Order: sequence, then C-alpha cells, then structure tokens
Amino acid sequence: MKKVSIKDIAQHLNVSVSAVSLTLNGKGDEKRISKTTQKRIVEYAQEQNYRPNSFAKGLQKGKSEIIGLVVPNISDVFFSRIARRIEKQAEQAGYDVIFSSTGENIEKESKKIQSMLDRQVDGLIIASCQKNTSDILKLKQNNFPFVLIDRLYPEIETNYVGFDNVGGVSSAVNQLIQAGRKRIGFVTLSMNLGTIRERLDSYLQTMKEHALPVENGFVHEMDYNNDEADMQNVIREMLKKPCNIEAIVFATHFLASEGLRQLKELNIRVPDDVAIVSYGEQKDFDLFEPAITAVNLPINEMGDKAVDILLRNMKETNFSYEQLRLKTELVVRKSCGAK
Amino acid sequence: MKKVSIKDIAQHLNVSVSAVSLTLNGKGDEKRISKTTQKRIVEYAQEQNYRPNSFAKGLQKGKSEIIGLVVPNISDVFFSRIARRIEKQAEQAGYDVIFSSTGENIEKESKKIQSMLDRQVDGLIIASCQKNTSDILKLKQNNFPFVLIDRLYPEIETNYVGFDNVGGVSSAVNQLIQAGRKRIGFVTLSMNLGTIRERLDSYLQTMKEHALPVENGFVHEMDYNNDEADMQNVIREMLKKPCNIEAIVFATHFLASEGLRQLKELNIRVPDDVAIVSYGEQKDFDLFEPAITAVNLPINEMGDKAVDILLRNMKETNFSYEQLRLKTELVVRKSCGAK
DNA sequence: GAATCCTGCTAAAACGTTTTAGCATAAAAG
DNA sequence: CTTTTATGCTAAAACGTTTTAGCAGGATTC
Repeated sequence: MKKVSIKDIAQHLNVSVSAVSLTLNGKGDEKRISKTTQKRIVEYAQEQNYRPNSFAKGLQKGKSEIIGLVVPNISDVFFSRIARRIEKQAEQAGYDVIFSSTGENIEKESKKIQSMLDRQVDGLIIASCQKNTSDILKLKQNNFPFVLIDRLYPEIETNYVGFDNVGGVSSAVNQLIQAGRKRIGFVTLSMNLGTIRERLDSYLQTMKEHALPVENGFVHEMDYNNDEADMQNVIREMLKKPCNIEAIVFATHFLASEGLRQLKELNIRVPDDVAIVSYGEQKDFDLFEPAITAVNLPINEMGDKAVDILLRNMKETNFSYEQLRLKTELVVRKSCGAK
Repeated sequence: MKKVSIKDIAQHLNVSVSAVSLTLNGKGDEKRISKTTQKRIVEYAQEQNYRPNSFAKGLQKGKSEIIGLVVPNISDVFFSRIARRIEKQAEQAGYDVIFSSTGENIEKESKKIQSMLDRQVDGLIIASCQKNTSDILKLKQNNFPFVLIDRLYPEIETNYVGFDNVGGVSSAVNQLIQAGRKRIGFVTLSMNLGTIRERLDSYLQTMKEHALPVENGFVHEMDYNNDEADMQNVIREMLKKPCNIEAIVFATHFLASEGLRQLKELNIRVPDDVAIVSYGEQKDFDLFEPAITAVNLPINEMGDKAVDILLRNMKETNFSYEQLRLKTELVVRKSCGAK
C-alpha cells in the first residue's frame, strides 16, 4: 500500500516535520503553529490519506496501545465471550487486542506471554494454566500491568477477577440436596490449583455441612484433554455398586455436556436416575434433554472488570492490587430433579 | 520491564552494534563474524535475556509478522473456532494474530480494517459484513494480501474460502423431502448478499426441482440482532393457516437454536408437527431435545486453507486468486423426522 | 532605545533495529 | 616484495515518529 509519511507532507508544504507532527497530534495550538499552517497541514494530510506508522510511534513512545489476552483456548465459548467483551471495552479506551491460546500448556503460555511482551503490549489479561508461577512472578516483580482472570495464584498477590466459586458450587450442591439427593458426586478437571481446587473444596465443605457422605469414587478428576472413553468410565464407576451416585456436579460446562452425553449413551435417565448440575452455563443448556441446571457465571462482567482494573493499573503508578469475586447465580432447570 | 538493547550488548562486549545484530540473526557466519565473537555475543545476550524490540524491527523491515483477523463477532463459536485454527496455523509460520469484531457493521468493519493496516499487519483474513465493497476493492487495488472467508463478494475477484452453500442447503432440503415433508419453510438472515443469498437460492432451487410449493410466508428474513419476539412471530405465522409449514430449514446455527426454543415455547412438537434442519452445526446439537439435524461445515479446514492461501499470497508476488468451496456434510439426527 | 515578551516556527536527538558498503590487517599467491 | 584474497569486523544510513530546546524577528513595555 502506498504510504505517505510526515516527512512527505512536510516537504510538500515546505514546513518542518515537527510542525506536521505537532499539528496532527493536536498540539498545534499549544506549540504555537499558526491556524493557517495547521489548516494547510490537516487538509493535505487528509487529502493524502495520511496514516501514522504505528511502529515508529510505538518505538518512539514506548507504548503500543495493545492489550494482550492470553487464554487456554479462544474457541472455548467461555473465553471467546470474555474476549469479545474485553475487545469492546478496550476499544473504547483506544486499545487493540491481541490474543493467544495456550492449550493449558505451561511452556506455550510462557512463550505466548513473552511474545506479547516482545510486541510491547501495554498490559496483559491472563487466564493462566496456573502452573506458570515464574512468569506471573516476573511480571509482578517488573511492575508490569496485568490482570489474572478466572484462574488465581493464591500465593501471589495480583490483580484478579474471578467468580465466587465457593458460593457457586455450594448453591449447586445445596440445590441437589434440597431435591432429595444424598449421594452426590463431583466431576472436575485434574488441575491441582486455585479455582478448581476451590470448587472441589466447596463441594466437600457443603457435603460435610449436611453430614452427607463423600466416599471413594465420589470425586473424579478428568484430564483436560479428556476423551469420551474416560468420561464413560467415570460415569460407569460412579453409578455402580459401592458408589451408587444419585447426583453429579460438574465443575465446568463442557464436562457437564460430555457427562450428559455419556449418561445418555449408557441409558441412564436424567434426572430420575441421576440428577446433574453444571458449574458454568453454556449456550442453549435450556434446550438440552433434559434442560441442564447450571450456575451462571457473569462473564460479561468479568471482561468489563478486567479491562477496568487493567486500564487503571496502566495509568496509575503505584496501583495497589485489586481482587474481585463475582457473584454467581443458580439457574434451575430440569436436570437437577427439582420438583 | 528492564530492557536490554543491542546497543547495550555491543557496548558491554566492545563490539559494534552490527556485529551483534548480524550474529543474533544468524547471519554471523555469512557476514564473517568470528566464531569466538559470535559465541560471546550469543552467550551474553542470553544471559541478559535480550529480546528484540519488535517495533524497531518492524519499522526497519516494514513487516510486522502479524496477521489480522476481522470477523463479525469473535464470541460466535463459529468464528472463535476459526480464530483458534487460524492462530494455530499462523503460529507455525511465525505469525501472531490480532483480531477485531465488527458486529456486522460496515463503518466498524472499515475502521477495524484501517486500524489493522495502521498496525502494519502483513495480511488480513476477513469475514466481511458484505456491504464493504469499497475497502475490499481498495485492498485489492493496493495488492495487499488478504483472504475472504465465509462471506463472498461475487463481483470482486479475491482469495476466498467458503462453504458449498448450494450443496449444503440442498442436502438439508432433500433430507426433509425424503422424510416426507412437502411444505418446507426457510428462515434466514436479512443480509442480501453472497453467502446468505446462495443459501436462499439453493432452497428455492431445490424446492422447484421437486415441484414443491414456496408460498407467501414460507421464507423469512430475520434481523441480525433478532430478538426472541421476532422469531416467535415468524414461527407462529409459518405454522398457522395459509402456510401450514411441516418443516423448516434454518440458514445458520443460532437461528436454529432460537427457532427450536420458540417452537418449544409454543408447544409445537419437533419433529412430529414440524421438522427442522440447521445449516451449520453447533456444539452439543446431539444433546438437544430433539437432537438437531445439521449441515456440518468444515470449520477447521476453512481456517487452515485461509492461512495457507494467505501465506502463499504474502510470499509470492503476482499471486493469482484462489477460490475454494469446502464440501459440507449432513448429520442426520432426530429433528428432521427421518425414519 | 534597551529590555522583555510574544509568535511561529525549526533542528536535532532519540527510540532500537537492519543492512550495505567498506576498512584494516593478515595470509596467500605471483 | 608486490599484489590479491580472505578475515573480521565497523560506520552510518535508514525506517517514521515524538519531543525538547531554542532561534529569529516583530511588538510591547519601561
């Protein structure tokens, strides 16, 4: 594409490069460029369709006006919805967004974060795989503005926007208990940190409060790259003899749908034989057979708050950390066996 | 973050900036920097965790190693899946991806494309709102490498990767006909260009081939920001007297799920009263009640091909356009009333 | 009529790279 | 011994901005 530079404009109008730059950046008045000269510059720039080279600008200013978004998987609707929201808010503040998926892989996450820093992003929003203490720590030590979302490093003090996992899971378990279920299982992901841990703990805690059993085989941790066979085995085990599960809480939306799929495969009636609840909504859960009861997570709010905090962190030097837990809301549908 | 520049390294090692740059770019041998010097440079760079400033690099080389992705809405699973795939392929080729959602809005699309060009992206992948002839034309005229996906401008010769809409929709209609339905309706989006048009045409054509009626009220165009009320009215009208629809083909996945929702709301039995087919799959359509028959679109392939074509376009000067139509595949489930 | 102040600019450095042309010195060839 | 060739570098320009310091000349003040 043909490029017109400030220099070209300056030469053509017989003024200095500085005059053009100042004018085009709205500092013409302040720096006493006469109205007439300013007008000539603006008009010619427009006519020539001048566009600043963001590399030159970035190099000079040391700012990119880019926010980096690092997530496990942009094609997961949970993250793509957050991405959309972040994009929207960032746009309002004049920032572009660059994203990377890490596949829950620590090396990749590290590489992607590094690559974003190389691109001079002004700030980062990260849904980390939670094994990447070293990068998070490094960012923090360098006072680089970033916000963790969804996934927390409890041992590191950082900006964070997450959900009230404890309240969310307990509302799910309580719902099942109210519906008369006693032998309640929990299917989660095999990630032994933060968010996931909180959900499990909340399940255990709630069961304990109600003096309900949590026996061997009540809790299952799925591999992130869980295949269907895995889920089928898990479901089978939970249903047969020693366990005799009557209800299952799934720690995240895609586990719930995969779980339901396998339950159907095995001809188990939901909720009659087994009731289920999902921690996390998914588009059209209401159309499933049965409609799935889910803990609704305020995704938009997560995106909004993350950007909000990040922007403030970027502006204010000596910004102190902000940690947010967003309230969840149980959406009761047929799958939980409520009367 | 602390930054080490080439200059810093050069000073510390008492060599020239060029020596450092050449070495670090693997041109040391070629440019006859001695092995020992090279070793010193590499080691010190590593030790100091040197990272090139991509602005300076980009400014100098006139390349950004960024691919821009412009889509209507990154939170639409259709696009986020494509995005993931594009990201993956781009990464292999050493490119980062920057994305923008346009909300099917022409001004926004124009702005976003401009912003990406300002960022010096090396190439663009665009799912356009299809009203943006002027930008597409401008890109083409400037010989800027780009690939259109999903949405085509039939009047402009460009790179394009899309689906075989005609084959896809006709397979859907044919399925319904085979299942014995005669009065088949079509619910689509109110966008009067390209892809959407093709789908409608294919529906009309297929109906004609089978000498089936397409009466007033058989075809409905929904606003992109369709609200539920709209869909409910449409469904109502199609089902009552003059129309008496027995089956509906939805032109895209989210119309299908919203359609099903409203059918349920109205207590219509699917597929007994009305059979439905969706053009476009959605995660877990198999778990819906009833499971939704859908035309499966090879999304991953779309991402792969788009990047492939783009990269070749970026490399080869005088690249001639490539247009691809990916074959679709009908996935038969309960909603179409097949026996 | 000298000092001060304003007006309207400009020159030049800086940001961190890449890349080309070329300069010493040493070794090899004649 | 002179010329050629090879070795191991370096200097400097260029990429397109932003920004700071300051200069010339006219108007105003005392």
